Amino acid sequence: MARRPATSPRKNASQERSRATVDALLAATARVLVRDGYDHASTNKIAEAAGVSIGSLYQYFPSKEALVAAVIERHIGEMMDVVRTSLVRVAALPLREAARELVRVMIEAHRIEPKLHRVLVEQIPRVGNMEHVERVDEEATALVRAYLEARRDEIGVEDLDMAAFLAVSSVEAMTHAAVLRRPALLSEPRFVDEVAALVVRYLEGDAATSGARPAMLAAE
Amino acid sequence: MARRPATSPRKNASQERSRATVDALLAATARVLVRDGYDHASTNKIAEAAGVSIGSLYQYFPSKEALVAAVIERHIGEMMDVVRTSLVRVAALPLREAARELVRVMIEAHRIEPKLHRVLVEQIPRVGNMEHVERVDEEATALVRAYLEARRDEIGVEDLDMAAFLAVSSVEAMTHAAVLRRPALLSEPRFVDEVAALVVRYLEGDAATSGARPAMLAAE
Amino acid sequence: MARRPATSPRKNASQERSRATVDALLAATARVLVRDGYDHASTNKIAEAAGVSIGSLYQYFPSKEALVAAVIERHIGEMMDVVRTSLVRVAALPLREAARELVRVMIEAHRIEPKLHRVLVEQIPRVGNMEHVERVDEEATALVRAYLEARRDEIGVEDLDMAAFLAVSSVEAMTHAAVLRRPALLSEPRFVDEVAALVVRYLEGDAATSGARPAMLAAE
Amino acid sequence: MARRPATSPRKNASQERSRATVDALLAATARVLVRDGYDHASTNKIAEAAGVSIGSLYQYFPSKEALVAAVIERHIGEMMDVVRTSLVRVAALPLREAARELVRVMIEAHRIEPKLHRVLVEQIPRVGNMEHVERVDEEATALVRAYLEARRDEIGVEDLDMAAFLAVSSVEAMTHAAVLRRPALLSEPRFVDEVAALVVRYLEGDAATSGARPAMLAAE
DNA sequence: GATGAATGAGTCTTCATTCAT
DNA sequence: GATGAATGAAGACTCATTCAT
Repeated sequence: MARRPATSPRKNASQERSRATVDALLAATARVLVRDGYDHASTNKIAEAAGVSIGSLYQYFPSKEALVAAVIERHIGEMMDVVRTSLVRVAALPLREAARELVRVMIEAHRIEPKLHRVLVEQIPRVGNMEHVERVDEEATALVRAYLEARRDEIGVEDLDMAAFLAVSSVEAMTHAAVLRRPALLSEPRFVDEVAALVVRYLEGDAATSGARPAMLAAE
Repeated sequence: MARRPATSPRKNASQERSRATVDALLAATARVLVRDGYDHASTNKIAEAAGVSIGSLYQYFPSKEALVAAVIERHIGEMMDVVRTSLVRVAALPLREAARELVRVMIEAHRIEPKLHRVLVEQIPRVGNMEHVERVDEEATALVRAYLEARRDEIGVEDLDMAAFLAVSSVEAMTHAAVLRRPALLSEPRFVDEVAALVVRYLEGDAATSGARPAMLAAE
Repeated sequence: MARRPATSPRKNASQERSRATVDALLAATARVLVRDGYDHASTNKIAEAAGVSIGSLYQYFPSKEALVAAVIERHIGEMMDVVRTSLVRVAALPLREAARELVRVMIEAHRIEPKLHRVLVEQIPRVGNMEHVERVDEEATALVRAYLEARRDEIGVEDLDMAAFLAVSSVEAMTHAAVLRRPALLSEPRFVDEVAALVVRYLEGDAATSGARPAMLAAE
Repeated sequence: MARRPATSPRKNASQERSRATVDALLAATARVLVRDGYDHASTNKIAEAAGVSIGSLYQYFPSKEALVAAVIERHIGEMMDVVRTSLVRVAALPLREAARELVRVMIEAHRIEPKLHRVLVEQIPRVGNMEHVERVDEEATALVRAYLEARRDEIGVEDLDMAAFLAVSSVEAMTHAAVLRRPALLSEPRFVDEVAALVVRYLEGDAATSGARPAMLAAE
């Protein structure tokens, strides 16, 4: 047990060195991706930007794709953390408040390295596991669906799968569209209000626009 | 004008030949893009697929980008034609019917060469001028805004810019999400119903979720 | 028929240009192979030695291996021509004369670019189709077998397959060994005599050393 | 000497450990060479296969070549041991029996790690000093020549250098050809018979094919 | 002596583009 | 205008070897 306490730090030193190299590479990849775009982000440039030799890059990442995939994974992880945390926090709130919070968080999540986010969203399909982003959407959809189920009585849409899918898609998309086309909107509270209103009205439903539920139920 | 009637056809022949070459190139580009993806679609391959020499390709298109840009332009043009035509046709209809029609058309528009569409959407950002697509969205937004203005009294949202922006973004996005994540939905009429419902409920507004308009007006 | 006589030369010019490039590449490959050995013969070096761009090299040969394979093919073709021609010429001669001639030709065949030959023999296993050289041996074996069959009555070995195999292998090997270890021998007529003697004695056979044939037959 | 009896085992332990590391490296090299071929056998792979760090590998072998050379040396040593032992054992036997035994041993020698043998034979020229192999042949030739000299009266070939050279070359080559082209033959006793017959007939000589000796002598 | 992270020269290969014919 | 051979910059990736710990 007490036999080799001295080697442990040495091992750690080594591990830390590796860790530092990997971190430098991921950071450099993100930077180069933002600066040059995927197509012009060569492994040599990335290695140089990381202050690391090209050989070291390949010691840790078997290909350019793997490198980008790792950056994506990390970025998505960060976004999902934000979303997951928020959805948990929101679970007990009534629809209207929950919706506002969700939209707010969605926008907030898009504030994490927005330039990197944009590049990744645009280039992701090319990286083998293009399901990355879709996976986020699917997970978010599942979480929302669970929430809707718990609040079944407040929901005026019959098909909860559909409801969750459309809610997530549209919030995601409106946020995205705002990021791309109306960046100014992101800082206006009105924007949150409107997007939340859109979702809430849809989810609450009403007898007139949704033929899915019998009138008497919708009217109750 | 009457001077060389014999050359005119020849000139036409030449013009037609050029036109044919250009068409062949665009078609070949689309085909290769779908088959090989943007990264593996080389100009040499495209020229070969078009049955045209690489030299001729560069006679008509100064660069690979120009070629892809032309394909994008054409594809977007086709989609916009569909959308524009539909919005005109819809102009006189009441909100609920107009919305249904618009959604239907949006989905239909995504049925034009869906594989090419997907590749283009994925790669457009890399070709540089993705303003093309944004232009489409902006034009669509403007058209919708005009419609909303004409039907001002049916609309429960204060800010028509916002209303048009969110309506277009969300319909566009839900369609898109369905194309990517739930292709099966595209054939289900329910899908059109739901998306239309989402938009209509938002645009009609209601006293409870939108503080912008007095309750009685919203209820009318 | 007489329609486009003018284009023919142009096409030829183009074809000849290609042909010249290919020839230059093959010659350069042989030269570099001899000078640097397979491992240090890079495609860039070869292209440079051929006075051709690296791009052109890959226009005609999809890989380094293909290039080397072509050189091998060509070299083997030349050797086989010599051998085949000789074997045909020899077909009508009695064993002893035929053997002498065959040995002489074998040695002669090894005088075609001997340095290249050495490199190729040594490196060939690495080039996908390593059967190249073996194919030569197999063809030679088949030709010799046919000869032996025709001269069945002069042959004292029961199994003609075995006889042909051993005859070809040993002549080939002795020649090869001489090339590598006793180059001086190649110019001595004695060498031809001895090698021929070795083969002849074996093929003629004798009652004492070969148990394969009954004594009376061997004695006839 | 008696001073530190305790360190002696430690030193031995150290020496043994070195020895073990070297052995592990040689064994790993052989294994990787067989598994991956020379080109894909990297020093890193070998170190890993040996369960040794790459640093340690370079402690014992200054270069990849040195490593492979050591493997060759060892393999050739093993083969030579077999051959040497056999030739000694055979020294007192008459030609026919000696020849059979020699051929048998030659084939047996090729059964020592045949896959490694093949890789080495193919790659040795590239490792630079192929003198190793030539040395083997030269030593074998010298031993055979000594034998022939001792049995001068049984030999019908004038030039013993030539006789030894051709005998060794051809037996070596036929064995080799069989390994490469007719592996099945190696297990057939007939093969040994025939190869031995070939050598014996040559060495015994005869009046008709070798003008060197008078007919009556050859006939005795 | 051992370790293994780091190095970087050098390899093969692709592809947009040019230009002589 | 058409052709297609030629170009070469640039990219991804390997691996023998070094050296700080």
